[in-house]
Amino acid sequence: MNKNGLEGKYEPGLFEEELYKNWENKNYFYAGVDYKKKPYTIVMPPPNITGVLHMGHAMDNTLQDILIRYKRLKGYNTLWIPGVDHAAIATEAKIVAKLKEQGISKEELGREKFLEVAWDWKKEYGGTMTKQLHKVGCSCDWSKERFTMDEGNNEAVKKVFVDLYNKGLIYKGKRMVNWCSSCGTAISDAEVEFEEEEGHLWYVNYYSKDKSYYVTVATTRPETMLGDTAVAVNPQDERYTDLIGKTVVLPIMNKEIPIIADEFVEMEFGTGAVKITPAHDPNDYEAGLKHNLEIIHVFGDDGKMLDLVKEYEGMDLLTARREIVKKLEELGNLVKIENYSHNVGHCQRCHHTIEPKISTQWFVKMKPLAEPAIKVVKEGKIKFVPERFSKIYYNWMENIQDWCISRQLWWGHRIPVYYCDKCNEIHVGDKPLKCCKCGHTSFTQESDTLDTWFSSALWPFSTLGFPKESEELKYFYPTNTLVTGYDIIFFWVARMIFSSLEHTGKIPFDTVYIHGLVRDSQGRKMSKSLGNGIDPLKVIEDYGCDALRFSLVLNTSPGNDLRYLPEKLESAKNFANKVWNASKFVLMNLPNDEKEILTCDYSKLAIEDKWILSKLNKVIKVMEDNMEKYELGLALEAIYSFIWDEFCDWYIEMVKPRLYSDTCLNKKEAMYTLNYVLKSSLKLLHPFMPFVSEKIYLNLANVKESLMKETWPIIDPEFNFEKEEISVENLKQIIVGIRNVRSNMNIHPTKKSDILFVSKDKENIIQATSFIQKLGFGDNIKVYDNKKDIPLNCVTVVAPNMEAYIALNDLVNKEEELARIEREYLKINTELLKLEGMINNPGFLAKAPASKVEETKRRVNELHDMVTNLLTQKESLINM
RNA sequence: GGAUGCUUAGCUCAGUUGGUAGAGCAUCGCCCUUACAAGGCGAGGGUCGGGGGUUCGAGCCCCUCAGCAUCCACCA
Repeated sequence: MNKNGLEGKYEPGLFEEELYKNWENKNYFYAGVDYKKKPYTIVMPPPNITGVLHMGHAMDNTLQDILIRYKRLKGYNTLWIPGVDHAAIATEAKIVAKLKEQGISKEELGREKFLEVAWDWKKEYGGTMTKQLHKVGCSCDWSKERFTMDEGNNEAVKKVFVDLYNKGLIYKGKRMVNWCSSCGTAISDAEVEFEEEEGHLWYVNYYSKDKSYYVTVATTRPETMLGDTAVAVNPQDERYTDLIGKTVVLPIMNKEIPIIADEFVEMEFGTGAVKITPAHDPNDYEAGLKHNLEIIHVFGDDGKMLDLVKEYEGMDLLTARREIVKKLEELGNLVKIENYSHNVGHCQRCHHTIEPKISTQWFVKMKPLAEPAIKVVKEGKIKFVPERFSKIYYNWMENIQDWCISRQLWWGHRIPVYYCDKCNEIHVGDKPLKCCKCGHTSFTQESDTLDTWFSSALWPFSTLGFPKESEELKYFYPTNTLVTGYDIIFFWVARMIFSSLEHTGKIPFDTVYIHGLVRDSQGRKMSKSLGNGIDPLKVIEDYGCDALRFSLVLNTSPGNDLRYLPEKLESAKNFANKVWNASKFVLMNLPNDEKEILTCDYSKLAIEDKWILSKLNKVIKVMEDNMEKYELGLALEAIYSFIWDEFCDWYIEMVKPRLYSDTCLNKKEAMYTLNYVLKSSLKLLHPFMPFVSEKIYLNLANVKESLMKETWPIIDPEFNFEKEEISVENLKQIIVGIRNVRSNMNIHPTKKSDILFVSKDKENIIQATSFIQKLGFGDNIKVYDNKKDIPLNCVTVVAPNMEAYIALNDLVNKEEELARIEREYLKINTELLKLEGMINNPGFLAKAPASKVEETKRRVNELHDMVTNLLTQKESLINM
């Protein structure tokens, strides 16, 4: 490889894979326990391997990778705990569907065989999927295979389950749960998504036995009426006072049910009378318990009608609804149908309608777990970034219901509970040898598995070895940062917090960094059904991983959603290209042996060198400050603008004359500075654009080791050159002014002109002659002490503490120049007037901080001089 | 019903102790200048959603109104 220069054009996709493999081979991603260094640990969200790789993964991985690379450069011993999760419900559904294609049901296959199939599938599909994650910028160590569902995590899950059970925090009971008949399992409250749906409100008359009175009930689910065991009214409702305690006949079923009074009934809604179906509605269930009503199931676990009425048996609910409405109409009970839109719950995984259903399930008592989890956030032991997300967390935690953790699935951690085959006694934990109650020796394990989030909640410590007291657990736990989208706070973040506190007595991490969601170009959530999802791998193919990462961070703020726009990728790629080309230029102009320019004579540094070195110090500071605050967008903006606007657009152009000159006395200092600034910039950029920065870095002379092994650039106090910085900024302003004038006057770049300065900053301007000539299209550069030596027919450009006169003799059009000066004058004078207003304001002088007053006064003087110069020039032009 | 966020240039968005409004893209000129046309140089474009208030000073703090978005809860 040619060590002295980058070959060819920048083309993403050609070198990323190789670099990644190199990092992996050298084991850069795994820190291991190193007591000498401070640890930094990040926990990665489970990537839901059953779906395709999506933008959410790209987002999570990018932000985590940026943080961890930054910390590595900062000298931390970093560990990234990867998430290989199982997405139990979706995985099972997928396997079942695959089996169905082959004409096999999972029951036919049997549990053991089913799990084998699932494992094979997971290894193949999930394995390839997770390995792709590095392409979206995931520099974590996938080789540590500790994180599989059944193996590594199993001991932890068992231990936790047993502990919770022994503390009385896990119980088995009959309760109203969210039932997904498509998945055939109960799901937790958090897994239900409500959507507004157009439906109907059916009004049905329930008559008394002798038809002397009736009540009209309104319902959105008429099919559940078969299981009605009462009608409820509000005790305050005068319309029904007389009827309370009487009975009506349930149509179709022809059985008498009581009219009861309960406060929960809203008089204003519908008719003020509600049918009570305790088996299939949470409120009705409560009412049923209170009033001792019978619980009658209308449909079964498969979502099909039971045999309450023979002709409806086995029907799905919607068909049954139609039939029952028809029947009610025939019987003359149906009064009217109204259109009505209401929220209907859907299964988060399969999107099937959720039916509330009474069922026996396992639950975790949440109140005792939630309290300490709220406390650690309130006390600031765990910090949400941005802070506002802690409110969402409190809101959920404070109103939390018991957590239904059992799932009627096979793919998952099987609940570690054994029932004695003889007396049905419950044994929690390992399979016992002998029943503690009756002495019997055969047992059946609970068939339910655990909610996928039950094991995910243990991630931060189970992956580090818990329940064993491993070295890693001792060193890396509690972890530091969790990065995830706000959509996952309830499912995972909250549950990790209370689980960690309960089982380890420690917080799982100290910072939860929440990011927004990536939306499509129209601001819609990316979803399968809309078909607007973007495949990050495709994006990487087109623009490169660096560009993808860049576009996910630049101009974004923590916690806010961002849009996927191809233009962003385009400009990100252009930036990578810019860095590439600038580096190519620098390498072309540096000696083959870096040792020649590793040091230089600081006293010979030119002002432009001092300027860029001083600017570099400032960028490092800005980046550090923002990285520490998780303001990645602002940090990236700083290095982006430094590289492109300062280094490429100005510094490189400024030093070109010195590099091309054979007689330049401080050429070495230019090379030193170029090399130093480029190297530092690559380090600063590396967390955000790891591939292009590494590729360039490895091409630098004398570089043998990866950027990943480098250290973050230091802020060198020797490079703080305040005065030179100001001088160069002023010169830049003059040069921009000159370009502006020339652009207005349509002067071709090949035409040069003399530039005459009037300034006290003589020494610096003389020093800068070479770049003023180049960038300002200058011929002779002269500096005068006062204006009297300046010819009249010059164009004026003003900056603080310096004014420049461009000798464009024949080209100057008096009228146009006057107009230009007027425009310039107006611009500067507007600011001047405003600032003068400030310093003439007694309130400002009295109350504003002294430094602010001082600064304003200084600026007023500068502007005043500039305005005066412009006016003088105007005068002389008029008199010309 | 409860909560949170958003409203800034044509578009997408930054703007962090309150101190002269920023970027990218788009637009309009000029330039193939030996790193880069995926570029360079220059320019135009904003009463920071409306209305009050606090302050010497408000895009930023407070109140209020409007529109949009999201989350939680309820909905017979």
